[in-house]
Amino acid sequence: MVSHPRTKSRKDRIMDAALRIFAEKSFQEATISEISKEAGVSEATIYEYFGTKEDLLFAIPEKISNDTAKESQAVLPFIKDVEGRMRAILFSYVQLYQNNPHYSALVLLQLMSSKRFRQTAAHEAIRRSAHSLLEIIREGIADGTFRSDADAYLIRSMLMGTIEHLFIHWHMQGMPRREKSIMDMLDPFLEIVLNGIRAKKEQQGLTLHLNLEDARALGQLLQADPTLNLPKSGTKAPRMTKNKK
Amino acid sequence: MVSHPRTKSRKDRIMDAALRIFAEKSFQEATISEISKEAGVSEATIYEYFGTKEDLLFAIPEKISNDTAKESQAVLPFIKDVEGRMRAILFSYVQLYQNNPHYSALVLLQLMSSKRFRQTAAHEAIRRSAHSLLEIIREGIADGTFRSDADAYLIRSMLMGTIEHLFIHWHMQGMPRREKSIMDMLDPFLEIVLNGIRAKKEQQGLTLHLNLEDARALGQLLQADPTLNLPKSGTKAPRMTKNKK
Amino acid sequence: MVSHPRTKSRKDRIMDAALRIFAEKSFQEATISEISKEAGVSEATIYEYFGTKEDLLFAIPEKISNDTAKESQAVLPFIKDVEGRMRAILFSYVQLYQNNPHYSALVLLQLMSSKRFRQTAAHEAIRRSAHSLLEIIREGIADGTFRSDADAYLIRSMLMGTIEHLFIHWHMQGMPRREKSIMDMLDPFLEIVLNGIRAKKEQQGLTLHLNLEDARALGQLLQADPTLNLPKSGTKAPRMTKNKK
Amino acid sequence: MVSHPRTKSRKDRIMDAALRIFAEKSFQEATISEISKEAGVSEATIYEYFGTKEDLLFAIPEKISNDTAKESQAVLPFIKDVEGRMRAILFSYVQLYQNNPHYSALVLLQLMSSKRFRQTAAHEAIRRSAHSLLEIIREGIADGTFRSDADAYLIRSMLMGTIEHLFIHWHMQGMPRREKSIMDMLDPFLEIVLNGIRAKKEQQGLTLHLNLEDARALGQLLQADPTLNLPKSGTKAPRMTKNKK
DNA sequence: CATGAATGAGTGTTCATTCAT
DNA sequence: TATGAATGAACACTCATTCAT
Repeated sequence: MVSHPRTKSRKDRIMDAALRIFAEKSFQEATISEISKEAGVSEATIYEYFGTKEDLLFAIPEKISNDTAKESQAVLPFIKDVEGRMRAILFSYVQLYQNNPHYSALVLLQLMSSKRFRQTAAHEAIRRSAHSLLEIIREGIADGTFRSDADAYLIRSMLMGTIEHLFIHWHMQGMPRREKSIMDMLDPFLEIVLNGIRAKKEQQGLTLHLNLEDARALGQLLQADPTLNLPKSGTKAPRMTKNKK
Repeated sequence: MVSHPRTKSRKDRIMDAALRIFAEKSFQEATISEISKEAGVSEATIYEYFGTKEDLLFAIPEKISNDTAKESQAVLPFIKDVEGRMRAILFSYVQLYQNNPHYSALVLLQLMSSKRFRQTAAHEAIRRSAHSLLEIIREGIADGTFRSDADAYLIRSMLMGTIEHLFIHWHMQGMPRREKSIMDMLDPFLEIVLNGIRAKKEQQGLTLHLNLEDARALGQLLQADPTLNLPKSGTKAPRMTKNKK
Repeated sequence: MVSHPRTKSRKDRIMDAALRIFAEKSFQEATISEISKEAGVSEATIYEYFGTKEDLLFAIPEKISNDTAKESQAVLPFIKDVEGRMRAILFSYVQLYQNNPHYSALVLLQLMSSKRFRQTAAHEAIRRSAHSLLEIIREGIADGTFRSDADAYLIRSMLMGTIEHLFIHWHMQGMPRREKSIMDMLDPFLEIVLNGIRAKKEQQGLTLHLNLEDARALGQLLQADPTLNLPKSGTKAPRMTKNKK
Repeated sequence: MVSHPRTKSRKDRIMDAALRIFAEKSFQEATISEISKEAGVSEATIYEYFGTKEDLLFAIPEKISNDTAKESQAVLPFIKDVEGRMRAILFSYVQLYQNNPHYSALVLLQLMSSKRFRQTAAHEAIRRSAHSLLEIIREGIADGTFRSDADAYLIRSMLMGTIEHLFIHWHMQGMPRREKSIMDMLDPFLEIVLNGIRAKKEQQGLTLHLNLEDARALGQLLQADPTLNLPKSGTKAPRMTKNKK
């Protein structure tokens, strides 16, 4: 009925079919019978490769996340700064979820909240990458990139939770095409979080906010006394900003 | 078999039992038979009150969210500032989820990702409160509390997604008692988000970041010239902060 | 929901509703709940009057056939000739079935083929009238109205079976309005049967079938001899008929 | 429990069992469980072959009437005269019903009065043969075999209705062995009907019914005049009959 | 390897019927 | 009498899973 590329192995054809059907219906509502038809094999053949319907279910994310997590971890060593590495991890999440809607539907809508899945090798990969994200955040706190009172676990929850929420929402609305994709939101999103947790480390001393009049007065004062030095702006963000009206 | 308070109506007893069992197992794995035993009624009685197993499922959040959403909306008019209102909504979420672990497990782990639930009256209440949160954020952007380039939808997703993620995580780990409850994380969490999106509008003029030495020098200078006025601190946040280390 | 005349007793209201619903759906598909709603009483009330769903079912034809059979039997003594009495019985059947479509649907489509119904007082009345029809036929055979080799049981089966078949057919086609009602078919039908079984007893003597030519010749002959008497026509059917063609 | 010939296919075994049980109890009272036991297969196997209990029900007459109707139609072309063809059709009905009591019980007592059955392919075959009977009767009317004022629909109803009634009655009485089987009644039955509807077409002219006295007188008269010709008797029935006193 | 054929085990749902009030 | 409320007892149907070929 469906002409799957004969180039793919039976096993892959089964997993492809299963992914699609599990994602579109749900694990419980999907039937082996339907998957077998879609994959063009007999039901019994499915049991040749996967002992159990649940085994089939878990085999899918195991394969995908193994494939993906590896490459995502691979690039990390090439990125020095904490924020860049955080972004790299989130980027790979978003990319994976966006490019494989069936997969993200399956993982986010069904597996994520399954206790049994959390004991799975498949979930191990996910946990690993989540853990490395946590470590990076901790590193950022330790090295002063982020405020020392920041809660690394909370921050990771913000990062992961937001992205998951965006995808869940997107799926629940039928994956509408939007002018702004979730990937497009990644940087604005990250900017907010980072902005909220960055240490203002250069500000050892006093921060003065002067209204225009005062500023002008101070300016005259300083011109009169050149021995007074203005602070140098920090690296991360301009420390002296001309605010709009 | 189970000694439920005879003070509760049959209907309530059924819903209580169902909530517990649906939450602990899952809708699909729960059986009417088990619920009926737990509630101390016959199976047929359940069908007297709820036409369908699914009707029973959806009746639970409908009741709870009707009860709760109302009161959460009720306090909003009493809170003037945008950030306070945002906090109030999130507070009520966290409170509800934390006080009713069965309910939050049910909603977050099963219903949230059910297409059919999203068409339910029960979900309508949830959507309404989510919408009011979105409106408040927009208001904050419009009135200059938040940066004008902020994406209200993204911000709401951050707020909801993070909280949901925290609770999901908590449930998936077996609801461990922690020294820091999720409620305890609310304010730090909010502070990060708000910190990340607040407009720095009060700083019309110039912001100076002085190191300690400079500050000391400036202090002497100003003492020497009392005509120079220091800016008054803004309303929203202390404008002059002694930075640690 | 339905405003039944309050003049009718509860019991009658229940039986009316039951007749309609049993006839339209079927005994098995009808529910006490639906009947109770239709009758405007509670389900429990039905059980006050009728111990069982089946009791209710059988109570309906019992009442109707008691009412009807009585009057049908009542007229028989007034009719002397066998054929007239046969017609009277069939007439009352057709009349009953035609005027009470719900009743005929119930009896013919459901009860007639129910073993349990055949042990019922309700069926007793039907059997009685069927028996009296059989007796009349036998009488007709005995008194020479019908051929002595006629099978009374077969003849009754023809009479009853045909009428039942006509009504069953009519019901199965949704009781269409036809230009010729079943009642209209009664006499033609009876004529065929009677025609098929009548003894030609009145024809003591000789029956002559003359062709036109012969007849003309005979006519002339008879005119010439007025002493020859033509036979008087019988009562039941014209004994001398001008055949077409 | 039951030793069914292992030579029959599972499907046939199921249908055999179902026929017996449906006929003996009734569709509604029969259970799949009982049928499965009787057939020596699991319940699930029944659903392999028949999607539904009702599908199983309708599959039975479909098979039987397909098998039978075909052969009954096959002989018709070999029979020239209308009455013979009518007899052939009725003969095959009676034969089928008599040889397959379970089948006739099922069809006559349950299916015939089921609206859903009438929309079935199974019923189509029955309708077809009923229609061909109707056509033959019409033919008989058209070709002058039967009286031109005969109502073909009524006649068919007599034929079918009588046979059905005889069988229904027979079933309702527990299928007693009688010295006269229904098949034995077929010809007497047909003779009555045909007798009732045959055209007396040879009687072009005048029919005289003479009493004995007249006949004697006429006899003398005719003897006196040998030029007067008596009509020749027709083919179908003796036209001059000595009537029993 | 692949599968056709068979089934065990399980469950939501329906309703006639009961009975305390 | 009348009924609201409760339920016991059934049953059709589904599927994951097995296994001989």
